[in-house]
Amino acid sequence: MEDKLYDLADLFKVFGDSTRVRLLYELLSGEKNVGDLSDALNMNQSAVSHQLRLLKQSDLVKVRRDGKSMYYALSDDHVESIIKIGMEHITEKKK
Amino acid sequence: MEDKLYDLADLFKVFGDSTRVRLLYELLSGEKNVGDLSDALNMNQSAVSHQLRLLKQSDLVKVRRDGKSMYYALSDDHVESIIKIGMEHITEKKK
DNA sequence: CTAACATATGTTCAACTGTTCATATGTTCA
DNA sequence: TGAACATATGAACAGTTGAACATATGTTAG
Repeated sequence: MEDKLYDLADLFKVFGDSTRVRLLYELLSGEKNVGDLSDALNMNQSAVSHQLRLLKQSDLVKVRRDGKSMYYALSDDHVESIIKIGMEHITEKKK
Repeated sequence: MEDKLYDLADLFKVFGDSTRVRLLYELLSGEKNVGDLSDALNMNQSAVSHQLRLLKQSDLVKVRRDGKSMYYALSDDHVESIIKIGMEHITEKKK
């Protein structure tokens, strides 16, 4: 169990960065390629690509190639659940 | 919405550290004072106290004083939900 | 084959973070 | 009141991290 708690912290570390959270949020509305995501976040391609790699390593997103482009998508619905509960916490906090 | 995503990242940042996750996990079984928590994690009192403060600032825990001791407890059940879903993700990942 | 495009990777550096040590604050009891 | 205890706070230092820049890899069209 102790071990799992370390893995858990590592997972949340991935959610604990605004760039990555914004990427995940963008992907909630469906798969997008790197260029689309760079534009959406108004960040350079390299920064986005680096962060997507971390999301991939944590199995939060999956990728497929289509021609020259790489399309990223959420890999399962845990992402949506986690974001949703997090949002609830933030909202209730403000009351 | 954009704003909320930054707050969300800040929330997950708090979960993204093994010391804090272990503290939250300890508190799942009920309120505990700082000494108990220091012993449980085998960390010095100061380190634990510093981390508890961050948990408090994010409204993840609440405190009450009883004599010389401060008893910490989870402030709501979002913590349990978030940990649970995170665990699911980790577990499924290993398949 | 090669030019143009899309994305990934390696490196560097400033900014941030967690722990430790020292000390301060607050509480109880004699 | 003051000693002993429990916890909080401040400062400093090492380790980590995200962004930027340069460059490499992979793909398509001509």
